[in-house]
Amino acid sequence: MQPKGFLFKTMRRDVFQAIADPTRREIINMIAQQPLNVNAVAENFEVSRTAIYKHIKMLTECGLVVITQFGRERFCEARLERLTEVIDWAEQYRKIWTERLESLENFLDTPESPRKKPARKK
Amino acid sequence: MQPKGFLFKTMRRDVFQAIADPTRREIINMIAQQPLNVNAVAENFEVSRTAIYKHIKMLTECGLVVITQFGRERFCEARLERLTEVIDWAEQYRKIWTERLESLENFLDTPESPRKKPARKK
DNA sequence: ATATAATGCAACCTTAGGGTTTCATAAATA
DNA sequence: TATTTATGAAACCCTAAGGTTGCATTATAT
Repeated sequence: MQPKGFLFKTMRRDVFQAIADPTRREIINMIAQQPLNVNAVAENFEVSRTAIYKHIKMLTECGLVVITQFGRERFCEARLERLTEVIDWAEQYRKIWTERLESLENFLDTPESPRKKPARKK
Repeated sequence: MQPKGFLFKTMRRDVFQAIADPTRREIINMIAQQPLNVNAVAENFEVSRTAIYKHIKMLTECGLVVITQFGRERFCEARLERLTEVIDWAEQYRKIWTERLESLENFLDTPESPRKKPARKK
C-alpha cells in the first residue's frame, strides 16, 4: 500500500500531463489575466463544478495554479512559469525541423537535381 | 454508434495529448536525429514491443511521426513541425509571468514600501 | 440564530490509456 | 523451400481520468 497523503504532497504532477487536457488549458487561459474564484471558473463550462474543481486541483499539484482564500471564496491564480519546461523541451527540436524544411527547399530549388524515389524492392 | 474507421482516419489526435506521456517524449527524442525502425525503438525500453508500437501509432496519428516501409522494416521518422502549436500556446503566456516577476522585483527593490499582508478576517 | 453561498471531498460510474500475450503475415535468409 | 525476422493487430487486464450526485463545513447575509 502506498502512503497516499505523502505522495500527494510531494509528487509534483507532470506539467505535460497537466496541459494535456483541453479543459485545463481553457482554465489556464481563463485565469491567466486575473484570478477567479472556483465557482466563477466553473460557470464558464458545461460540466459540473466538481469536475472543474478536480481540474483546478490537478493544476495546483503541478504548480501552474495557486489558490488563495479570501473569506469563503478561493481565488485561483495562474503561475505559469513552469510552462518554460514545455517550451524548452519543444524548442530544442526546432532547428531539426527547420533544417529539414530548408534542405527540402534547397532540393526543390535545384532544377537539375533528379527527384529521388524511395528504394524499390526487386 | 460511431463510424470508428472513419474517425480513426480523420481525427488528428491532439498534439498536447500525444506529448503528455513520458515514453512518447523519449521516443520522439530517440528518432529526432535519425529514423529508426520499430524494433530498434522498442529495444531501448523495458516495456514490450507492442506497447512501444502503440505509442508510435499514436504519434503518427497526430503527425509527429511518419512511417516509411523499406523491405520488411518500417522506419519511424520525426516530423516535429506541429510542436509549434505547443510552443505558441505556451509562449503567449510568457509576458504574463515575466511581468509578474518584474513587478515583484520592483516591489522588493523599493525599501520604503510597506509589505502588504493578505486580508485578515476579523 | 438561520438560511444561503462557496467549497472540499467521498462514493460511484464509464471509458481511455498503457501494458501483456498470442497469433497472423510479409520479407529476408539459410 | 523452410525458417527466421519485423511487424500489425486482436483479446484481455488493470488503473487513472474525467464525470456525476450527495453530503459536510465554513463564512456571509438575513
